[in-house]
Amino acid sequence: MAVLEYLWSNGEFDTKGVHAVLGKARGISHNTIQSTLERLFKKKLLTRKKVSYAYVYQTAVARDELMGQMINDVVNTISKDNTDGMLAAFVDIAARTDDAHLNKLEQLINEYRSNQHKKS
Amino acid sequence: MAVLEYLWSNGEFDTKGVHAVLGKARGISHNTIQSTLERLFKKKLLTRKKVSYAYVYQTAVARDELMGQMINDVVNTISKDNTDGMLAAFVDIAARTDDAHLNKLEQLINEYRSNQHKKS
DNA sequence: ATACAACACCGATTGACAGTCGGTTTAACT
DNA sequence: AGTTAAACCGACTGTCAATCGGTGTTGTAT
Repeated sequence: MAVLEYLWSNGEFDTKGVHAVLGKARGISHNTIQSTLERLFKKKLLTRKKVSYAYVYQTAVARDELMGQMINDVVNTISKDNTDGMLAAFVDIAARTDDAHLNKLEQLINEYRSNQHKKS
Repeated sequence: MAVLEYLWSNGEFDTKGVHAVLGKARGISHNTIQSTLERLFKKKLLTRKKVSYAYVYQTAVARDELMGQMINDVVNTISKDNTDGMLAAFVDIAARTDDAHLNKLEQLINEYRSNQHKKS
């Protein structure tokens, strides 16, 4: 998460660049950062390109996109084929933090519809 | 998940009762079911009471509640205080399976508001 | 009172996976 | 050709779910 966070906020970096900030901050070896980057790459969460002979990494999914995937996973493991419950839970969760969120949610629904309209 | 699913759908049961259905179905020992129940209990996902000298287990959180917790965890680990992204993900997920879900979602929002109104 | 059956409880093992690192190979620059 | 920076591979630890066996405990029937 720290690595992703960093790349989301600061754009693309190579191992050395990430290590210089995150690694040193927590006293971690260069290799550790490197294998973390590689594993995130294997998971398709990062993209990379060779620049000279070092890889430069970049996020492959936006923060919100990843959040969407993860929420989707949760929904699938816990209430697959119970979409009504899922929707109800969404409303609950939205309302729990702040009732104004319901308005926001409604607004997003409408925005989504408009975009669909434009697309077709 | 199978255990939780079963208890959510069928109410309270003791180890034997759960094993009779889930355990036998997948050829699993009584002990396996028992330690699963116990672990879920330790995680506060189940409640239990002694009936005669066996425990009878019961879900401690509703399905939707658990989903809420888990989604909340996701949101917190990935971008605490970015509820907007969360709401957007909700809309995406709802719409992904079936566009009619957006209507349903809107309807649920309104129902929720009515209930709030009655409560106060 | 004792033996048996049903149960809880306590490890133990396996398989994943994240975090961490060291060692080895590869490739560039001087 | 040698030095250095990087990738790559394998390994270890800690955690956690899934699974099981063994042992102790407690009603109950004899």
